[in-house]
Amino acid sequence: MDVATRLRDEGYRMTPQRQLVWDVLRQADSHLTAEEIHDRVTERVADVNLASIYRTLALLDDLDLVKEVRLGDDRGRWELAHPDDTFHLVCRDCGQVTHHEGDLVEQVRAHLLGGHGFAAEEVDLVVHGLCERCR
Amino acid sequence: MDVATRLRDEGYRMTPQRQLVWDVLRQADSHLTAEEIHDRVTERVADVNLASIYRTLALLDDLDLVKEVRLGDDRGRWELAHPDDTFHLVCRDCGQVTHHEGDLVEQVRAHLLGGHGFAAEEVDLVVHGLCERCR
DNA sequence: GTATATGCAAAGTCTTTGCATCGTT
DNA sequence: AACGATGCAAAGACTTTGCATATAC
Repeated sequence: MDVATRLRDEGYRMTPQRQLVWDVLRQADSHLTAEEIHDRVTERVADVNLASIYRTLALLDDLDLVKEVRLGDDRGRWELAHPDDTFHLVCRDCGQVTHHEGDLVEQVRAHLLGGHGFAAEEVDLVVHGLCERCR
Repeated sequence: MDVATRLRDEGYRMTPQRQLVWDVLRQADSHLTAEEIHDRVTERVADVNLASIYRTLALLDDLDLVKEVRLGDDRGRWELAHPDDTFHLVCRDCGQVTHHEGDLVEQVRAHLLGGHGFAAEEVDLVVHGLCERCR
């Protein structure tokens, strides 16, 4: 189901602004701040208000279509929602942010539940270091 | 070595304000925001300026005596620096924040290096969920 | 046509900074 | 006495909100 349909199903409207934010995020090579999204949207069409970008992101977040991540620079960054979305490797050299693939999150959950009785719900792992290429 | 000595060794001065911030953090039961530290300091003596709290925290951070953590509520929280300081379990029921004990961070490092060639430097793991008592 | 979304500007929250004064060394 | 630290108020960065206007349905 596409976003337009999803929005309408939930009682919201599809607008050019929302479509643009969504398109930018889908084509993004990295995790973008609201302002970066704003810049990219504005490159394509006449200015869209920053407040509308924030409102759109909040809405898409509510619908679990996008997710905000904090990678340590204290600004919100946004990406499409997906299963591994809370697990980020940030290279301090090239700046690239990769999503972790694999079962590490499951390992962490099992470890915490078994060893500490802690029932993990949201696991947010951000690792800064050097990626394979930059080492 | 105590903080006063450490400060002076690095060319800084010990002041009542700095001592108070340090004392509050040592006695803290949880991870405090700058404002919470300010409140606790102010309970003990006449008002200390919030800006001085921030400046003191920045200084102690530089000296690796305290550390800022982001636990998801988007405000900086502060704790004494210690080996496991980047690994936090936050209970969504009682709000308690516990530090993880054990070798999980090492496991994560090994996993990332072995499977992905990623050399982890700083590992920040924040897990929200239910602690043993609240389950 | 009606209710929702946008633009604009103002306000809000947390944090930092400039500058005169105060206090530690 | 000298230089670093504090208090105060103002500014900064990022994000949210109120309200009139525009627009999707």
